[in-house]
Amino acid sequence: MAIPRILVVDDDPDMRQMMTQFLRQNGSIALPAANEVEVRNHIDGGRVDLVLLDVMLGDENGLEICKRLRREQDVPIIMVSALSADHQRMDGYAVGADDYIAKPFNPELLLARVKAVLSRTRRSASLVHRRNTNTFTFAGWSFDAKSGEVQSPAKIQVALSRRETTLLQVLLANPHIPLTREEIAANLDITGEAQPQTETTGRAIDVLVGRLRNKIETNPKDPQILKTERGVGYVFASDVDVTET
Amino acid sequence: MAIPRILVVDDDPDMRQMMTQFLRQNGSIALPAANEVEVRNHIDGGRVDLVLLDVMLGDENGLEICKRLRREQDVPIIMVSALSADHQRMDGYAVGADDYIAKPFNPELLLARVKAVLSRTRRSASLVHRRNTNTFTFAGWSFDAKSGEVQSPAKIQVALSRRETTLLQVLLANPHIPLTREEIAANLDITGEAQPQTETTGRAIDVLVGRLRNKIETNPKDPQILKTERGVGYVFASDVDVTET
DNA sequence: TCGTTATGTAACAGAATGCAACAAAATCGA
DNA sequence: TCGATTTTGTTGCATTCTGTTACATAACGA
Repeated sequence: MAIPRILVVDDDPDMRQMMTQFLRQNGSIALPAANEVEVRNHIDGGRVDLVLLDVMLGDENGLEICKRLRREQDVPIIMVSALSADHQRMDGYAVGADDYIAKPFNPELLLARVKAVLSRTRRSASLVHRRNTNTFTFAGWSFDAKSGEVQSPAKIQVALSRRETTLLQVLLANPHIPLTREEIAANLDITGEAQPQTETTGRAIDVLVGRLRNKIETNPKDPQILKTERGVGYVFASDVDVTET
Repeated sequence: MAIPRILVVDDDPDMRQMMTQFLRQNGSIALPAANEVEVRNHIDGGRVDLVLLDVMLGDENGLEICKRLRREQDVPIIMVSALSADHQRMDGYAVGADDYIAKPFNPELLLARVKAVLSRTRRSASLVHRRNTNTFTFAGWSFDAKSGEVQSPAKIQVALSRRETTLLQVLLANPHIPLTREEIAANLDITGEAQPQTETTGRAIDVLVGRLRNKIETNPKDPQILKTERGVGYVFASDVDVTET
């Protein structure tokens, strides 16, 4: 891959300076930005392979920016924060960040995370115009992210409800890795604003998973695509490929 | 992908212990090895997704081992060393290592590197030949590590529970050699949560072994595949072949 | 042979999960 | 707007999974 272009978003000039310099010394093109406007200018203006986004941006909220970016663009994001508390970390993942790193951090660690995220997303990153590619295919099924419709291997259209559609999107965004019910729940609420941490209330996720299974599993009683990871949660496509076209 | 199987090669027992434990807590199957012979036994005996190889191995030379492994196998290797000097790092890459990490290292960093290398090679593995096919065969039985299903010599499908599947994976990873209950238990807890060191409390392993025997032994009362080593533990396939296709 | 220890295993208990039925909420249509 | 329809969360129960315990056997040493 070409030299990665990394957008460094932090309102503290010193920190910005330090990070951009370090990244440049390690073979990246670092683009500094102090606020959301500068972020947009860079992203709209040219290729950006990764965003390092500070959670605290003065009056703006990094999490919000992250959420918006995620909704509109498909650029990898690593959240950076002085707060290492777990709930912050969870918040980061909830809004769609690819990774999370706490300040102060070891430069080596930062580099490792950056490399990891870049190598993970390189495939999709290389598909430059992936903005329009909203059809996912897995195990003979296809899912049109725009219309929210699913086509079975037998080419039969299946309609998903809104909730089911969202769940499928979340799963497609995280194939192969087990997701806890909490993670799923957090990611399900992509509509409204920051939701008050979906509690461990009921069994909504379980039931929702069951409903989705009834529509996208050939044999819902013996799930092959959306499997249960007992004591953990659910895994999507643990042993089938997911492609995006 | 299935749970990654990581071979930890270090001649210092403490370091080995520390690393294997840490990796297990983070969702891997960790296989300890102290020297080249043990490395070969593991690699020849079963699937290994990644090798963490110490550069200094007492009288042996990690770099040499790395070079040989590279020539013969196609397994990803991360070199580990107390020497962080650049020329060492370069040497590591020169002999074909996929990455290099200096001791003492931050556990987080280790994990990041491991994940990065795994995710990097996972893709190519799927592109290239399916070298990591996950079907094991022994004594007429076959086990699909992905679906976790077992087929009897009479071609009858047998479903294993999660725990049984994991046990079988652990056994398949260490055929022919006796495993103590503690070793089995340690490798069984790959849930990802930090488990309070499985005590010698109950007889969970015994019961689990019994259950697995009921499913994969023609005559569970007279085990031929999963034998008891009185006073020690259990041996898998002590006198049958295990092949991987 | 006898007593001790290790192992096999049935029975039990607690937890996790699947799911049908119900109820509340949202959406739709006229 | 109002009732009908669809969607979505909750609840209770059945099922499955898994560790513990208790007791029966088997193996071992003296």
